Amino acid sequence: MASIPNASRGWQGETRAKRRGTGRTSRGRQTRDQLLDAARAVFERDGFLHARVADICDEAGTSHGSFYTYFVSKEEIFRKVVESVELDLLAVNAGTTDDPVERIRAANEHYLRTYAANAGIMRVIHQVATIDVDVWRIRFQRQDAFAHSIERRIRQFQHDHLADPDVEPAYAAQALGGMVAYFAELLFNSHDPVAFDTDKAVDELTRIWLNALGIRLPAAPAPAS
Amino acid sequence: MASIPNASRGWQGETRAKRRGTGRTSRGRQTRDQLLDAARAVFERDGFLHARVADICDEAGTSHGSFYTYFVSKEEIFRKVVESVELDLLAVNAGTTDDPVERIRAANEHYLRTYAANAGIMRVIHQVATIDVDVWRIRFQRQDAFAHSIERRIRQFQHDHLADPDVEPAYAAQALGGMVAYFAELLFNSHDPVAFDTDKAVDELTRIWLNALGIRLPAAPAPAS
Amino acid sequence: MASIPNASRGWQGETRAKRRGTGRTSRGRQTRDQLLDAARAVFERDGFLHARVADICDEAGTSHGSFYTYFVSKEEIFRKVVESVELDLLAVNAGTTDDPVERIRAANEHYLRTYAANAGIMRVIHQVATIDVDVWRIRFQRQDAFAHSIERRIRQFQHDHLADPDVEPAYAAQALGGMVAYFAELLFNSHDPVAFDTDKAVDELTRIWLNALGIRLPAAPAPAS
Amino acid sequence: MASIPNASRGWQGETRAKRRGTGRTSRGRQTRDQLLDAARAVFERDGFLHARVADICDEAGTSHGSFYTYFVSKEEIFRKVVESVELDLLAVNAGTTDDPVERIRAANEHYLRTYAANAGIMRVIHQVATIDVDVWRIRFQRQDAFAHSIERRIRQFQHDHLADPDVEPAYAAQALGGMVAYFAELLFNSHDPVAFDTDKAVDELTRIWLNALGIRLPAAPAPAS
DNA sequence: TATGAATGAGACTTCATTCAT
DNA sequence: AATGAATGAAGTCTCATTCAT
Repeated sequence: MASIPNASRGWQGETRAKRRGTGRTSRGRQTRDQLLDAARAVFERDGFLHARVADICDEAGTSHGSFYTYFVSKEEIFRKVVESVELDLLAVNAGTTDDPVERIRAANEHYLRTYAANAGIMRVIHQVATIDVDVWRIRFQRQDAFAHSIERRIRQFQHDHLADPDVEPAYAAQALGGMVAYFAELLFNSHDPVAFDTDKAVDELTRIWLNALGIRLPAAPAPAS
Repeated sequence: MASIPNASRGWQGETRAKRRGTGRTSRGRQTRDQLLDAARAVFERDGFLHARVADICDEAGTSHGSFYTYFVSKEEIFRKVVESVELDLLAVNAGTTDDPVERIRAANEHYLRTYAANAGIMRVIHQVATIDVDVWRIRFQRQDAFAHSIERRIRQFQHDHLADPDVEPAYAAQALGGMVAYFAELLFNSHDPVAFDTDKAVDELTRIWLNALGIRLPAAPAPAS
Repeated sequence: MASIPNASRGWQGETRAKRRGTGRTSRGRQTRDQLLDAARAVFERDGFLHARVADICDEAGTSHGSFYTYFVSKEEIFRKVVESVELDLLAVNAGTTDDPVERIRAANEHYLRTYAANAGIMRVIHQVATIDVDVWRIRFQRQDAFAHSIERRIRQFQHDHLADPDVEPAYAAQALGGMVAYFAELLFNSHDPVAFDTDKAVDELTRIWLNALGIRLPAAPAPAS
Repeated sequence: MASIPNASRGWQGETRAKRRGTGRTSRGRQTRDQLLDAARAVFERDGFLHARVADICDEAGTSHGSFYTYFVSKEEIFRKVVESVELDLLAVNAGTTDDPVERIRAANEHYLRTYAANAGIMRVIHQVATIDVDVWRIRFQRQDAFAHSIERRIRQFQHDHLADPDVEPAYAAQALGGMVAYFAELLFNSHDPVAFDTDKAVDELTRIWLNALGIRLPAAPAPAS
């Protein structure tokens, strides 16, 4: 009979000007880092709502008061945690090859693998995004950036006559990007076991992607199944 | 006129039932319905976390205590609200036509329109699903049901040699279903304005869907762009 | 982590004049009796504080509202239950014999057996006596009456030169009466198992009693052990 | 300045520790002690059931929330209060004399005087013992310890041929210990005036005790009446 | 900077009792 | 007399944040 806690006070828009310790001292830096690490661990373990500032401090081995030397609020530290994560979800470092198929495949795989590696915090980000507009925006902008990079690629493909020219790049990019994002959640943030395999998911997502864009390569070998 | 405060739990019987009004009387049924309606309104307005039981009661025009005649907790009434909504997101009663393209198109449109009509509560469901496993499961099962219906259709298409036989129906169904769900959120639950049009989204999603499945119809007129 | 409920409102001194159904109808009498029976059962099961009026009604098979047709409050019905019980704890019907030893023995045995037979409600009476002065007084007066009957007997024994004339009857009566009451609780209302046997307790209490009063009978056979 | 209400229980970690201040600082220790003192005063004044945590805090001069820094609940602080009291009810340190009669007398007097000095809290302990098994057990174990010390002494008397060998030490100890406990309640926790004098009660209890055990001292002067 | 105690608003929930039918 | 829904006062407990040392 789960019931749900209130975290409270101060959210979007702390206009307090208090200078917080930035960790200029090496000791300060260390404390701050410990708090960040602890926060991530606690958030992953308990979710944002149930995470208590006190728990974070305990986990970090600092006193409760110290927390506010470095962070304005629970929300703020959460954003800091978020900013330190997920940075590379879209790191389309697929630059290893020129083969379009391989690049798509690599991007998909990268997304899923990175998501898997960060599933714990991703789940919490997902949660807070439904609560806090700032975090929502972070998430949104990342997904949007992902979509934009896809969009550029689609245009390139169309320009190269590799992709169906009827496809609207902007819509398709969002749709396909969302599809991958959705699948990642399905695979790695389900409360119930799912019958999907990550490797196969990469293959299938890539196939759909190629089909969807109408990419017909000269020698497009079906992805290894 | 001294009064005796009470002791809860302990003594001998740890757990106590609690006869919740099932609305045997028409008056009871009415109150219950008022509470459900009020709850939905308050949840949409304030979100789950900020909604207070007291607000729901005020909105329903009942006394504070009446709430607990009918519901155990805010969580429970929320689940009841959820169960009364979204019932037809998947109502793929697109049976008006036999044309596969039209059916896909109809299903997508139905999904988006229904989502749009319920965007307020959908946003909250989305929120609570990240908090309450029961609600998550409701959501998940619905999306899964959606995917299963897609899966069946894909198999049919493949059987009829209309769709790419290499596509894995189970994966594709989840992916495409998720894509639509994602797009719905993008369109109707964004905090920032988005540059997408619902009608066009239906067209584009359908096109991607058709492409993805490799559906090549004899005389498939490209959806109006 | 037992915590403790508040029952509330109205206790000693309900000065309301509302005429309550006295059960003049035979149907009314029946309902009233059902409530009394149910109340005793619920009080024994849950204790006074945790017993809910609603539970009593459920147990009795009546509606919640009906309760107040017959009783003013939870407290009142409890007193009615008390009055219907324990009446014979002191029923010193030891008149079967003239042998003083046997009479004492019989009284002790009667007390313990009667207590045992009513241990459930006795425990609750005990509880409420610490809360409600009226109930405390009922209990006190009964114990006092018990003591007074003992006192009379002691005086008789002294008058007959059977008992130590130095013993103060009033003090001894309270002490010995309290001793028996205490032992009854020990035997029958312990939360933990105790290593005492009822029969042997009767013997030993009687022996102490006799010794205490210095009763030296011509042919005083030690009580069968 | 929106705030986020929280969700309790559920999510992943059902149970949460809660670092209760153990009073590491002297300031903390002081607050804790103030709360304990205040609690005792409030419990004595209002009884357990009517005592509110808020009252205790007011009495202690602390904020409402501070209470929970030190105690989990009203029940817990009550147990702590109990543990700090009554510690010497059984302190049969009557070792000033070797005279058995005097020792018994001293023990009885000690019990009554100590009870008298703590009658207020004893009454509440008595009350809570009928509600909370833990408190019942504390009480029970103390009385049991009292009885055991009596038992040992009885065995010693029997071994020294001072006491009736037919008396069962275990039963007699409980009976006599209970007798004293009962009398203490009668004297000091009656709602109505009682016609007993403490000094005389000591005398009479001692006499009964001696008689009961059949202690016949060489030159036992009857206690002053 | 660090510490850990103090603060206090505020939501939830219970259930005896009343009331309209 | 019976029914069962409605009422609402009241008390517990949480935890983010502040503060004194």
